[in-house]
Amino acid sequence: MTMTVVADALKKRGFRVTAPRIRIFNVLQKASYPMSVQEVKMGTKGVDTVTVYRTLEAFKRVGLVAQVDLQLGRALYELKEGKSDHHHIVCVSCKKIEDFTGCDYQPIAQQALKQSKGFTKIINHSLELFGLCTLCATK
Amino acid sequence: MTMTVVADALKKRGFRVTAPRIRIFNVLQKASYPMSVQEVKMGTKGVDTVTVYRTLEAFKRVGLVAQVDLQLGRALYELKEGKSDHHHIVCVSCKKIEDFTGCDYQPIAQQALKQSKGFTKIINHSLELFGLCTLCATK
DNA sequence: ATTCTACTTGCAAATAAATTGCAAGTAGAA
DNA sequence: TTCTACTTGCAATTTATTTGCAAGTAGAAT
Repeated sequence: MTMTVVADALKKRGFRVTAPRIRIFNVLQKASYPMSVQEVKMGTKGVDTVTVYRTLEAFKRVGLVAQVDLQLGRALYELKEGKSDHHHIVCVSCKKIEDFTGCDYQPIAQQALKQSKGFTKIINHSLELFGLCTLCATK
Repeated sequence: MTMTVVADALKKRGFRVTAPRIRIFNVLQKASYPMSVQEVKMGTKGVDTVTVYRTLEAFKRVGLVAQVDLQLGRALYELKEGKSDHHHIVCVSCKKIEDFTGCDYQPIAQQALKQSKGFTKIINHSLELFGLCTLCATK
């Protein structure tokens, strides 16, 4: 994902392109795993925590970022790469996180909409697996 | 799900069957949607908030309850009915929640395990859809 | 039924997460 | 360069969740 894409995505939705937002974007870009607000703040140093919250929320609305809930007591965030959407497996014991791909969610969404009385549009989805990593399983 | 199932599930794991736990179970049993800790507390009145937290955690460990994250800033909990597992569609605007069934997650889990280097066992999964309800979509 | 011990509970207090108000700063259109 | 609406940082709140501990109790053992 290029810087221009970010700037355009923001502007298109009426958001401004600012230094803190660019810095936060860069931190997310480097991450190999979804980050917490605190982690993002650490990575940017100088940007206030509140700004991180607000920026991640803005990125989320704009569709640049996905919120990930892994039952860790806090929300995590990661860039939505244009490519195939991936999801996570989390070890319920040591909290190790791994990615996996291959969620064909379109048919599920279609089926859900067909069943639904009150919804007509799906914007996004979350899918997470919880398990025991090989290490923790042997204990 | 019967009371006996609850008692057995708890005992089997070394948990005791107590009045607060039974009351909390009953509240969850009546609910038609996943409940927050506060809502459960409201429904039981007399049971301390901390006890609700600890009990829900225990139920979760025992496999009686599922934690549901709908990006609402707090965790929700609902009984895992023995029957087909269901998931939720949430309106990102008004937070309306609806259920849907038909998540065939086994093949996904299998595929994830096949890809994985560090995991060999999946315990459970979460799948939530986020969209706009018909009402909010027209605004 | 009584005893005993480990598991539970409630209360208070501490952490941590997320939100809100507001004055000062600034992106970007004019 | 100007001007205005969007942003930011700071302080203060609110809300969620966790921890410590003494008193209470389920359930196994007697």
